[in-house]
Amino acid sequence: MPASIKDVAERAGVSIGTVSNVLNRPEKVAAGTREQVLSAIAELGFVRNSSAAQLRAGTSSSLGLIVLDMANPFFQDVAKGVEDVATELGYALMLCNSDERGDRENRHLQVLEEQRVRGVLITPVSVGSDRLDALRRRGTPTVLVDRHDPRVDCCSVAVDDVAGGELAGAHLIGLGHRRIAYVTGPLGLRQCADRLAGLRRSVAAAGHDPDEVIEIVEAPALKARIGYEAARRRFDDGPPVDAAFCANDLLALGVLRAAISTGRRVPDDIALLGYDDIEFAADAAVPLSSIRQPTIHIGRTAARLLIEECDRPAAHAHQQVMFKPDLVVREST
Amino acid sequence: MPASIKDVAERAGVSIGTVSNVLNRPEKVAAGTREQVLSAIAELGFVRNSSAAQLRAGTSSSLGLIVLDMANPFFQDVAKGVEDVATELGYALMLCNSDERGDRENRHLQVLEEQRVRGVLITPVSVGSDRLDALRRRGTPTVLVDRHDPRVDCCSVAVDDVAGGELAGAHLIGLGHRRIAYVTGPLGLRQCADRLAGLRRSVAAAGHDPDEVIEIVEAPALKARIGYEAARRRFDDGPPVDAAFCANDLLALGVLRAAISTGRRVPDDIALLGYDDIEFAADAAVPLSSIRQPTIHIGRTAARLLIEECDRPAAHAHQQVMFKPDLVVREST
DNA sequence: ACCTCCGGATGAAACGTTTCATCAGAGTCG
DNA sequence: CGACTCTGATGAAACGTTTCATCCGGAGGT
Repeated sequence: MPASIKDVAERAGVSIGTVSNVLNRPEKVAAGTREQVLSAIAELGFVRNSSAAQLRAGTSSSLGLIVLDMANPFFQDVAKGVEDVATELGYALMLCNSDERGDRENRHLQVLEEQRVRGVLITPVSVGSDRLDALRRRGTPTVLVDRHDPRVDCCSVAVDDVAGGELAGAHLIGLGHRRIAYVTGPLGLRQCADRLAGLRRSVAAAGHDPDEVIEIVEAPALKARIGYEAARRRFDDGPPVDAAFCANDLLALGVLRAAISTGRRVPDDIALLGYDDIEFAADAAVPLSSIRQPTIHIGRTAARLLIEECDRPAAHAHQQVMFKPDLVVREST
Repeated sequence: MPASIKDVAERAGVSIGTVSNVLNRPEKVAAGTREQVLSAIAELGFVRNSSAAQLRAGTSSSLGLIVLDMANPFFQDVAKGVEDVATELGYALMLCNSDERGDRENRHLQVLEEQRVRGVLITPVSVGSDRLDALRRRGTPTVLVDRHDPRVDCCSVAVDDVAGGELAGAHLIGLGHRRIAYVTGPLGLRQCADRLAGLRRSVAAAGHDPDEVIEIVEAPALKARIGYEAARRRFDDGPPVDAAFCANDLLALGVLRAAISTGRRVPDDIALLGYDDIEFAADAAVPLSSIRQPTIHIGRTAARLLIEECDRPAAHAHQQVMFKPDLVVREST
């Protein structure tokens, strides 16, 4: 139904090859002819059918990005970074959300593969997915985001969570805190465990016994509500702590709410340190100190690595990039 | 390079037509043959090339969704609703983010059109975009999300902002507040203006003079930081107000921060009412009362309307659906 | 024994591009 | 004036599917 290149050719009185040239290498065609073709295109409202183009070309110029959770500010920023670089370098981006569910991840990989995307950026629900391996084996470049593949056969871009924990510990110890609660999600999550490891390391490095100083408060999820509830419970019984380091900002905001609603002053009665530096951290009731991850930068780097591998696979060597986080000090510490 | 349907056919010792049948109408092919073909597919790691399929079919089975801002929880929920319905009904979804920029919107529309998507859901940067009209004229069904087209020639799904303002006004007046600040973004935005109109209407309906009761505090954007700054300025000079109705939750959270940091108690010294009921509203330092929009429902409805129009264009009549928001009372009022 | 019917497999056409070898015509040069 | 070159246009092949008319062989009916 829609106008095809052939219609345009007829209308302009040229061959379809010429129309194709106008579309793809305008400089190769004489100015007069070009004008005619362009106006025919405009009159017919012609839009190139990219299915046909891709079919012929054998590959598309789009990338797929599969994230765990679009509601998570971390991934929003990563996506923004990827998008920037992709459009800048002439690639389209297909954004997919797996919602941490393996079945949805697989379905997305399936359609991306059917579309013959040029490459895939993904934070896999679990490292070592069959479908993902198969994709890579079939020759589609892949970059892991915020994850590492122990078998170094693809690029990955992540942030050093141990270093983040160290940063946090050094900051709190430096401020004189000696009773620190580590409010975390499930320690089964690598991020949570790594941040704890970093915290312990820096406490030890300062000459204190981590087991004395650190108290672990493990909550079932990384959400504000959960942080609030855990903190309320902890405030009710148990000896006081003078600082809390939270595995992410949402937990920290929950703890902040608990502190305010029980009449504690932040940071005088209890210092509060978050992780991620989400946009809202700066605008919390008490602006939150936090560990910032270079999120947009992660996205940009991942996209650049992927496109490099797509454009010149021969010259490409896989890299495992690891960024260092920063400490952002605000009023809560 | 990747295996094609022809390779599968050879391997299984059948014709390509049969392979296609196995893929698309498995019940039409004898069990034995089907098994052979399936195992050939598995052995070769064959993945159908959807470009070729689409080219032949003339149309794809995917929908496009273009939102203004993926960081906005409103659109995240809408997207979730759309995604649910789309996958449920066998459509793939291409998620695009215009970031409120017309050029990006146009580029996204361009690629969606080149991909021959079956239909488009969009919150346009501005109603009446040329490219969008052209798309519709060329026969691609379109549904407006959170917008209305005065020239009723497509479906739209929106929420009644005037009703939301009324709800807010009735609530605050009912609680006895007579000095209400309306903290808003630019009144040029329809949403902000509508909510004000509703507020005025309900104040008037309660027998009070809107100009007496309502004080407009217009801020340049709908962000927490901006809300904080506007509230601090307003607190410093000017007569006290006993309630603030904010055009969205982010502004309200900013006002909350200003209240807390100046020692005001919420809701005793000042009641606070937000709009949108974002997830974080319930977990703010003082859990925020808010006007809730049925966001997932909006997405689901919009997707259903679009797919209905795609599947049976003849039987389809355009509808302008308008949802009513709800009041959610928490501790801030 | 013949005809019909039917489940099931086949082969070719068509979808809209891109690419590439070829061709026509206009200069250029010896 | 004929042999070349250069610019720009042409036509056909190819990409991987889906679809549809056709074909084959065996079962059922007469």
